[in-house]
Amino acid sequence: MGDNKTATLKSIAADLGISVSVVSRVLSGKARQYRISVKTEKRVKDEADRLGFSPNQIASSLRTKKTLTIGLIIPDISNSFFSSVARFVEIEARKRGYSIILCDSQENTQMEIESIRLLQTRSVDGLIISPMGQIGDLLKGLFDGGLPLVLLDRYFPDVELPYVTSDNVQGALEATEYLIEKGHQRIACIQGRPDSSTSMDRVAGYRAAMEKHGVELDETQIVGDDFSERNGYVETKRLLQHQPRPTAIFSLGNLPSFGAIRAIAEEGLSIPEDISLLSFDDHYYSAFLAAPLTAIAQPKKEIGLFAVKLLCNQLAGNREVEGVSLATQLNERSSVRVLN
Amino acid sequence: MGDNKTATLKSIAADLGISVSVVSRVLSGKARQYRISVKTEKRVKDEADRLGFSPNQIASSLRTKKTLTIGLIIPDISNSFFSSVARFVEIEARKRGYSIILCDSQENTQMEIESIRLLQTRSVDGLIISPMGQIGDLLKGLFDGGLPLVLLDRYFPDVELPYVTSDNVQGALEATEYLIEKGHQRIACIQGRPDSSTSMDRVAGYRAAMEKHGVELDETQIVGDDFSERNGYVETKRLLQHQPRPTAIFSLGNLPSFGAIRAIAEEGLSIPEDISLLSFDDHYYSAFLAAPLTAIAQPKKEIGLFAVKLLCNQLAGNREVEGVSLATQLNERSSVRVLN
DNA sequence: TTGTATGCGTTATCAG
DNA sequence: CTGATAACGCATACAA
Repeated sequence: MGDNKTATLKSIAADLGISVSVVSRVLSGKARQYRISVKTEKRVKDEADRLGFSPNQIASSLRTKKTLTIGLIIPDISNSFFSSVARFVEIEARKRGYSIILCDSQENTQMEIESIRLLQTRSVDGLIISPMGQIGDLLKGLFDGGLPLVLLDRYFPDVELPYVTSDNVQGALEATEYLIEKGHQRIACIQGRPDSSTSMDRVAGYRAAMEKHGVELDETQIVGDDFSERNGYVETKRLLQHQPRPTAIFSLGNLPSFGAIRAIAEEGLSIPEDISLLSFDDHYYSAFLAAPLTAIAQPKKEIGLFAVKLLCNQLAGNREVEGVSLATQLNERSSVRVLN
Repeated sequence: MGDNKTATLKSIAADLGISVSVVSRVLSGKARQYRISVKTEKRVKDEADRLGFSPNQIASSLRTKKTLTIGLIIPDISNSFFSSVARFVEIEARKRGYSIILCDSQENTQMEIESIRLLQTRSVDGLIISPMGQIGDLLKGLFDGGLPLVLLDRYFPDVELPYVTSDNVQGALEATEYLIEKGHQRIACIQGRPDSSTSMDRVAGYRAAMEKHGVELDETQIVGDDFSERNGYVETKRLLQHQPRPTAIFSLGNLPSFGAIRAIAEEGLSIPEDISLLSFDDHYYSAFLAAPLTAIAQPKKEIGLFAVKLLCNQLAGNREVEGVSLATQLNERSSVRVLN
């Protein structure tokens, strides 16, 4: 109902016996600017309404070279951290007139690169990407070539590109200090991909806290290589087999934390009686777990909003490279035991 | 590096001193069809590679009226059910050559309608939508107007439109039967939006099981009106205040289940000792909760894949309306107590 | 205040 | 086997 053959500027112009340019001007809100007569303006608008006219964004894009579209590349959209961030990215982007083309890179560098190509083919105006692989140079090339871009969650220490992340160093430092204050000394750390800034910075925070408080750091207690549940499980199993056991585990991602919980349960141990656990990245449901999980919460909403904001700055012509780290928050629950 | 001015068919044609048509044919894989000489074909391809040519999808879309784009409208992408489904939608769509434009309708009918308009403006080839509001007629109009469409998770009983959901009736029936088998008779049911097929069908399954087993159904035990955590919380509180209490609660969504857990804990009661809980919609972390949650798992992956499949059927010209309900699975854990 | 003409990059028709 | 040429729907420089 409404559009039989889909109205176009041309068809409206024909109906009204006027030129396309006038119709175009009115319907793209430039009536004032071109001093179109109020009467014509009204005629055009009425006719457009009557036909349920909706401008063809494709045609407009071809002409203006702007698609009002942002590419969003995420390693795993079903991961609650990313889906929350993505939500706010979408909401904020739409508020600013942009649509999101979503690509799930499936934690796979190849897919990631293909996604970038795909989005280029689709002429996105800008790109927000949470990179998995070592594609800093590729991205830098695109950025320098004029593609507005912002990294999400991860960045490349040796490549200057706009990014927005949690303050991973500070967050991990606070987490570790918290454990130390509770009397823990043998604190194991299950890291994620060692080549990701996310993991590196969190480990750095962990190290900094240990050093700051003069706690001896046993390098064999920094384990793992991946943000998966499996990694958390395997490494926790291993940690539990060596005596003396750590009294606390600091797990650097929500998935590894689950792996740790599973492993600890399987060994017949309890949190926090037998071993304490603290997780980087908090969840809605952390509070409901068998051992309500003390965790570092990331500012997902702010991360999403900021990513869009930084991108829009670039879209507006501002080419200065800006990186942002947003403050985390320690949510204390009861997975950490107070020693002595 | 690579593309200075971005190569086009025209520029390649000029470089090679041949016509755009030939270049177009070669680069869109129609060399054979048009019997282009192998030599020219090679020249064109080499030049395209050299310039890092990538076809302008926008221009192509304008000409062909196909954008190779699917609109995906979701009430809340940060909800784990939807983010999982969305993931598989994206993966499957991409496999078939389509990109996803994501809209989060924020559980808001107005936003939902705006999203539809927006996606039309963007000329998506088809639409996958999990509708919140009563927009069956609107969607039916679009569908009849030729827009390929599939409903996700919810459908409209009185409007014939393709859809894919879990088998909510059967799933709820099994869940309720499970509770009955465990000796429960006073089983409360916390529903979602009463105007959603999702909630209605689950309630229908609940009723069917009660009737089938001759268990008296107290209508005051069917409560709630929303899939939110808050609703689960409020209604559980209320349920717990009236004596005799239900011995079990069947919560029809993952968020209400959390609300129920919170309310039960607040009342100083335990699951399943004091009251049993069974949730429709399962989670990765259900197993780790204080009371590992017995739940009906939905086939998220299959739902996503099927939605894309149904849409692509339509895209391929098949206009028959097909609805699909996919089997759920009861994951038994330990939130349901065996009575006597 | 309005109209004309051109082009964005492709595809497709029609003619060699 | 190849090449003109028109058209998709819109935006805009230039005229009037």
